[in-house]
Amino acid sequence: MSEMQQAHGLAADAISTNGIPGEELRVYIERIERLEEEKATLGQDIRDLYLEAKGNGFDPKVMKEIIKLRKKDPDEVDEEDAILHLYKQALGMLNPPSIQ
Amino acid sequence: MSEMQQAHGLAADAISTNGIPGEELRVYIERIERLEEEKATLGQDIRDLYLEAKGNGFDPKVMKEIIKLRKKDPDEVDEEDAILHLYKQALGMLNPPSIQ
Amino acid sequence: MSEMQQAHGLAADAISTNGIPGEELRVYIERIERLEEEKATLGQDIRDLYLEAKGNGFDPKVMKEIIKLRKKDPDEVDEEDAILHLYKQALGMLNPPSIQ
Amino acid sequence: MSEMQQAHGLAADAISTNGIPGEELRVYIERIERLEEEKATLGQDIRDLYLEAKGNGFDPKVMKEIIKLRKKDPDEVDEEDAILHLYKQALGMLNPPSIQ
DNA sequence: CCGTAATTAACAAAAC
DNA sequence: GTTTTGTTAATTACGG
Repeated sequence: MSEMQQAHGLAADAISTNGIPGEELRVYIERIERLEEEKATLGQDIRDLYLEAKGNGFDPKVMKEIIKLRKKDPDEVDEEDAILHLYKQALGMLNPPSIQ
Repeated sequence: MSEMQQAHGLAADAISTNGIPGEELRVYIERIERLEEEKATLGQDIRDLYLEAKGNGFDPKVMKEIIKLRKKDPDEVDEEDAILHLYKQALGMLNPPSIQ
Repeated sequence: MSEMQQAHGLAADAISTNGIPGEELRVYIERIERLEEEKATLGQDIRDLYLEAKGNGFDPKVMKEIIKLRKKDPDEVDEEDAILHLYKQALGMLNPPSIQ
Repeated sequence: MSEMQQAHGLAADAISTNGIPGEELRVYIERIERLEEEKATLGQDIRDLYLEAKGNGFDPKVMKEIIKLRKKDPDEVDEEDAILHLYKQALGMLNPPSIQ
C-alpha cells in the first residue's frame, strides 16, 4: 500500500486524480460547517437573551462582567482585586475613604 | 404597584432589598451560561475535528480557507480575485506567466 | 521608481496596461507598510516595558487593568462599579461584610 | 537591604505605606501610556491612508491582502496556493477550465 | 515543538 | 448613514 493511501486510510478509489482523498476531505468540511452553524445559532440565542434582559431593565455589560467573574476561581479574583487595590493606592487613584 | 416592579414585571417579593429583582437576573445569567457552555463545547468539537483531519494528512489552515470561501458568494470571490490579480500585475508581483 | 514607467515611458498618466495606476497604488502600499512598521516597533517597545516592569516585581496584568481604568471617565467607572455591586448583592456573590 | 527594596531597586523613601513603590510604578505606567498613544496615532494614520486610497478608487480590502502577501515568504505563499488549489479540485470547487 | 493564552486585526451589529 | 461598539477569527508570544 502506498504511503498516501496509508496516510489517509482510504481505499484507492477514494483518491482523486490529484492525490487528495476528496470524499474524506468533504466529510470533514461538512461536519465542521455543521458544527459552526450550530455554534452561530447559539451565539444568536445568547445575543437575543441579552437583548431581552436589557428590555427588562438589566445592563448587559454588567451581566457580562458578572458571568466572567463567575467563571473564575473566587480566590484568584480576590487576589487580583487586592493587587489592583494596592496599585491604585500607590498611584493615588482611590476615591475618598468615605465612599469606599 | 411601584415603578420598578412594573419595569421588571415581578411580584413584590421577588425584589431584593437593594431594588434588583435577583431571581429574574439569576435566571437570565444561568440561561446565558448554559448556552455559552454549549457554544464552548461546539468550539472544542470543531478544534478536535481539525486535529483529527490534520492527523489524517490534511492541512487545517487550508481547510479553514476552503470553509471561508464556501460561505461567500462565488461571484464575490471571483470579483475580488480579479481585483487582486490586477493589483499584483500593477505592482509586478506576479510569477512568470509559465506558471500562471 | 516604477519599472513600468521606465519600460513604457509613461509619465503623468502612469496607468498600467491593465488600467490600474500602479505607481499611485505602490506609493499607498509603501506608505502604509512604513507606518505599520513603526506601529510594530512601538508594540515591541511596550512589550519590553511590561517585561522590564515584571522583572522589577510588578504584575503586568494588573498594570494593564490600571491603564484601562485611567483611560475611562472616573464617573463612568464608579457608576458601573455601583451597578456591578448591586448585581453581586442580588446574586449573593459578595464576600462576608468583614472583608468588604 | 530588605528583600522588597532589592526587588524594586529603590531607596526606602520611594516605598508607599502599602509596600508598593508608587513612583516607579507610575513611571512605567506613564511611559507605556505614551507609547500606546503614539501607536494609536499611527493606527489612525493608517486608517486615513486607506480612506484616501479608497477615495481615489482603490479597494482597501484588496490592498490589505496585498500587504499581507508582501509580508510573507513567496515560496510559502505559492506552496499554500498549490494546496488550496488541490483541495478545490478534490471538492469540485473550481471554475470551468476555460476561465482558469 | 506543541498546545495554550493573549494580542491584534477583521467583521458584524447597533446606536445615534 | 456613519460611526462606534462588540464579537469573532487569526496571528503572535509564551510556557510546558
